[in-house]
Amino acid sequence: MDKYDPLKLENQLCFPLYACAKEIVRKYKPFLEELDLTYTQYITMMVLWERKEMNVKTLGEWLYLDSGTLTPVLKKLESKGYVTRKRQKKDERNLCVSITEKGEELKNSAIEIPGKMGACISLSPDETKNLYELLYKMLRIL
Amino acid sequence: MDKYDPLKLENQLCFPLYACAKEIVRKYKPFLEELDLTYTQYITMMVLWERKEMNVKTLGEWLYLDSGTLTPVLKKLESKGYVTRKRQKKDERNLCVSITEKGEELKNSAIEIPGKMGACISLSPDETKNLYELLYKMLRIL
DNA sequence: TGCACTTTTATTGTATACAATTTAATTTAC
DNA sequence: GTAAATTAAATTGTATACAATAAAAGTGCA
Repeated sequence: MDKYDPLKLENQLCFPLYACAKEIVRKYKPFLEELDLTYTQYITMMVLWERKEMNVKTLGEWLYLDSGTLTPVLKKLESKGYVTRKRQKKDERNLCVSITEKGEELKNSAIEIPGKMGACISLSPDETKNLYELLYKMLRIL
Repeated sequence: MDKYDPLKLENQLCFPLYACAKEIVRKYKPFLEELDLTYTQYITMMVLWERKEMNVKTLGEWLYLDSGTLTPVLKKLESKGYVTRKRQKKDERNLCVSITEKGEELKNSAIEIPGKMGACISLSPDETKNLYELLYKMLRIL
């Protein structure tokens, strides 16, 4: 009868995406625990390792997160001494998040994480590239 | 200098996966709101539309969720009248979750969602198949 | 039988996520 | 030049997620 039922979990594209994302974040956990970072804190630091300084709105655009999520994450990172939070002189509405010296140093401890994670995922380079491009294509559409 | 920095967000496979999953769930939201379901409630119902009855542990294995997440979701679905929760006679440790008549009827309202979502995602059939298979390959590894 | 061990679910505590609202600062319209 | 509109961040409320623990039920073996 219903040989193909669109409402079966296994016929959904969304579900493996959702499950995969969760499982990968879970895989990161032991590596990130060594740095006392959560995944959200980690990707926030990744942006700051690259850009040094950014307001909350732009950070949110990079990370696909809003201020409701970022505000507590940034306060946490500030309390750990990895970032500073200051209102911009030119426009006090903007909160400028800057990486500290201690935040920069954290990068040295994080540098091995991508390699370790790559070993966990173990897709071929072609498959990885393929997946990467499909995901970014989808992100552009969404 | 650092032409290729593994700690750049854009060089990570994990990040587009994480972002894509979130954005897709967000895309579902307006469709699911019409049914007064959250995404987690929706995928739970999808399993029950297919299997009618399942204990929490097996449900968790299908959905990659644990009892800490499922218990409140199932209580909510029970309060809406879509499922019942009963201890199994044979082994009282197991909680048997069963779909109700009202739960079955909900499927008629949900039937159009996958098509609407497919229109939002708009990858080609080949790309969709490709992505689907890469994600399931990865899930098997993880 | 009885007691250690395992299994299943529920609870607790922490950290996201995000919609909706609020607050404060800035810009636009007129 | 000021009121209205817009913008950025923070706050509030709801719903996940998940680790760790607790509680209850079942199993196995001396």
